Amino acid sequence: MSDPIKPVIVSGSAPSDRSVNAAAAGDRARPDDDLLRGLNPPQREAVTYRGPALLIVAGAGSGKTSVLTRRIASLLRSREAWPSQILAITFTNKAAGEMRERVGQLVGDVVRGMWISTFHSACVRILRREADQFGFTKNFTIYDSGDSRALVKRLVKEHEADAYGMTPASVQGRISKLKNELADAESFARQANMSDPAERLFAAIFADYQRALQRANAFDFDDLIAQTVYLFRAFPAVADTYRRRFRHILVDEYQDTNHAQYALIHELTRAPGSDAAPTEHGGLMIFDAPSDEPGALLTVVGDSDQSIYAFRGADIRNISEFERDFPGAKVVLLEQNYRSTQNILSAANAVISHNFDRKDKKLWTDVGAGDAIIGFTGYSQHDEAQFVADEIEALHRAGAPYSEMAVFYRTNSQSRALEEIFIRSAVPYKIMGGTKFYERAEIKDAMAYLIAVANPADELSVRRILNKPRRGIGDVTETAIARYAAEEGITFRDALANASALGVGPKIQQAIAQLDAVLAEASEIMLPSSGEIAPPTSVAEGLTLLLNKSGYADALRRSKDPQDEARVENLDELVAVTREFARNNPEGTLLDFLTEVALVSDADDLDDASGSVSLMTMHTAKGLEYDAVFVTGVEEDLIPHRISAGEPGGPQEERRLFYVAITRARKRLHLSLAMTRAQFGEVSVAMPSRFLQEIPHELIDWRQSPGDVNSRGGMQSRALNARRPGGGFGGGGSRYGDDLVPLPRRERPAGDVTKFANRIPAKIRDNGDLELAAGDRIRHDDFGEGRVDMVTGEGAKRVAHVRFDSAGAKKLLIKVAPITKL
DNA sequence: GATGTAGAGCTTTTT
DNA sequence: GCTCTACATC
Repeated sequence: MSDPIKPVIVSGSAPSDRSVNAAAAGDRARPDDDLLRGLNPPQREAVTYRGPALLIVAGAGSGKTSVLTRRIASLLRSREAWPSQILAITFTNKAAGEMRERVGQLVGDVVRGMWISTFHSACVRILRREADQFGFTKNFTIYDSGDSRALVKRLVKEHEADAYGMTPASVQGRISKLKNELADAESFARQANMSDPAERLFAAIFADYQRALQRANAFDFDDLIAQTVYLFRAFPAVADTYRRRFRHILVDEYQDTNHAQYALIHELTRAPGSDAAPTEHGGLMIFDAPSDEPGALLTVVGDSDQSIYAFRGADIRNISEFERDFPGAKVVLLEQNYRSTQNILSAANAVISHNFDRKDKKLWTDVGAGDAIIGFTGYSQHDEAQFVADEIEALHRAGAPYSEMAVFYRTNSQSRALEEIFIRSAVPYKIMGGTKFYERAEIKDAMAYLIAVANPADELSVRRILNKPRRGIGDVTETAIARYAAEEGITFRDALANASALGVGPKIQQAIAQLDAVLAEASEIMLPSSGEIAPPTSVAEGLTLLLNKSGYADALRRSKDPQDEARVENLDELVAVTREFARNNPEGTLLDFLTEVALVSDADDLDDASGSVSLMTMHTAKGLEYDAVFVTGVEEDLIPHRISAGEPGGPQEERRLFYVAITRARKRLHLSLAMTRAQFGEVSVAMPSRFLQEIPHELIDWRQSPGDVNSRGGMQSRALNARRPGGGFGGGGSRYGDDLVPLPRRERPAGDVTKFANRIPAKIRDNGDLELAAGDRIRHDDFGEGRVDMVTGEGAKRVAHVRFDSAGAKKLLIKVAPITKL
């Protein structure tokens, strides 16, 4: 990993000014007692300390959100700050929403005046306001990673860069890294080794990419931050307005900030007017921007043990060198954990202590040891999933709500096996951030229609909808339009208005004219040319009009492809989202809607009230907590992930990731793995993760240890060919079965295990309207015969509660379970 | 220009 | 095992 350039800390921050102000502020600070109630001494200090810079080192579960929200409330109550002077930055929209709500509970309605948002949302707000200053307009589009990948892909192809082994993904990743370090195409070209043709090619692609964004009036995710920094540096007067405005800046998850974000914070905390000082005129000060105003007061919260985003440019040094960056900064350490039991914390401490090069920090609690950590080794990923499902059901029967349980995995692909078993076992679940709603093709199409209206310069979006639905506009016509636009010096979008000049057939001319008319009509609804303000419902109206009059909706409805039915439903859902948006944002414009969609990930809108078990990656889990946590796939090559092995600091980051995962658990922690795992269509043997060995064994109660599964000499390969039907495999079948009998505390009967490995059909079956009633006997492919105790639920969600003769009680979704009535 | 089929490549994590 | 792409065919 390349070393990001460490920024020069601006001396203009006038530390003396700051401390004067801090002392004054300290005298005034007398927060109400209720804000400090229930806090331990370090937490109190973190709320009440006043000074230019404060670092709160907050271990997992140490109540940092509580501290942060009370600190904000205390600033307001003591009249040290107006709401509008506060900028609080979090990493995810969900965290921002949560903080807004909790601050609101403390201070009431004035919370509306504060900026509590993610880095990206804050930057969008600034950029929309200032866009005209530097060659953009305020209706710019935000490209998500899919959009920018599409663009990169086209450029890689145009430049034939694949000949040098460049893939769209690698180019995209490299551009993103450079932007996170505030390098642009020019600065890259200056320092690159241009005698290397591959480097020259990359520089050209980078430059083209940036030009394409500019032409499309668009920013990618990384630009949102980097361009804001450039804006501040290029226009000190603009920067000063924000420096004057924000007097208190608070940053959560500081360990995950990258260089660009770090620079942004530094720009914002400089004293207003300080840019003017070091001009070539030396001492000539600009007096309408006096620098006696100090820079904003900075509070950062973080935990270097939870830094898990180095792979995308997060620089751990931002937090580890905070004291050097801000001389005189105060550091407060929060080590008491209010979330987990001591057993869980001991395991977490043991694991993380294997990372050298960290400040020693030990979480502790006074709630007691709690339950042992439960370990389980499955024969296959499905076996493991079945354990998780069974355990969840057992906990649920014992009174634990589903919403208080979560299952974590390292890679998204691991969710499939869990899902399959959960569906069959009728465990209600919800996947966080899996296949995202807004990444579905039909949703992207619909969004492209909206973007084509909002930002006609965005060629990518216009091209996307050109032939969706099919209008007979292919490559040839598309190129003709592009050529015409270039000749006339107009945009691709405007070229559509002149279909007859393109030299294409009459039928196609008509199709183009029709598309142009629909876009124009929708534009009139959502962005009236008369200048009046469109009502918030106009987005829903405009979207409906676009989908109907373009023929898009009709094409799907007419289609015979069964998937298209679901697509129509998804589009209805999108229209519902626009209505919901109108309700929540009475002043919301089309632009506001597009911004929200671009920046809000699916993980953000999770509501825990839904009564489902949450499934997510370990990364998504950060910042969340659950009573019961299942960490699955605790295997070598998965956690730590194989790819991380080659990267400097990789294995350590993986350890922190594992640490984050286990510290999410309040009461119960389950660690599970599988001996074999199918990936790529191939089954391979998995090894227990090294992190398991780092946990003292007395903390883990193994229901089935790796040794139990592995010690029957050479048996693992048997599990691989477990597909054989009922013992017809020489002596192996019965021997295998015999061996299984003495397994401790396993409900599953002998022989059953052999059937489990990878026997799950890829397609979900459909039993149609199979009628079951209490008393019926059924046969299940895996669990054998059993009797139905009762049936609950309705329609497709009817659930049979079955008592199996040998496998015990199970709940099965009747529609999809592999069962037959006897 | 649309549609169907074979083959390659893929899987780290996300605002 | 699945999805996207390229290519062939209509």
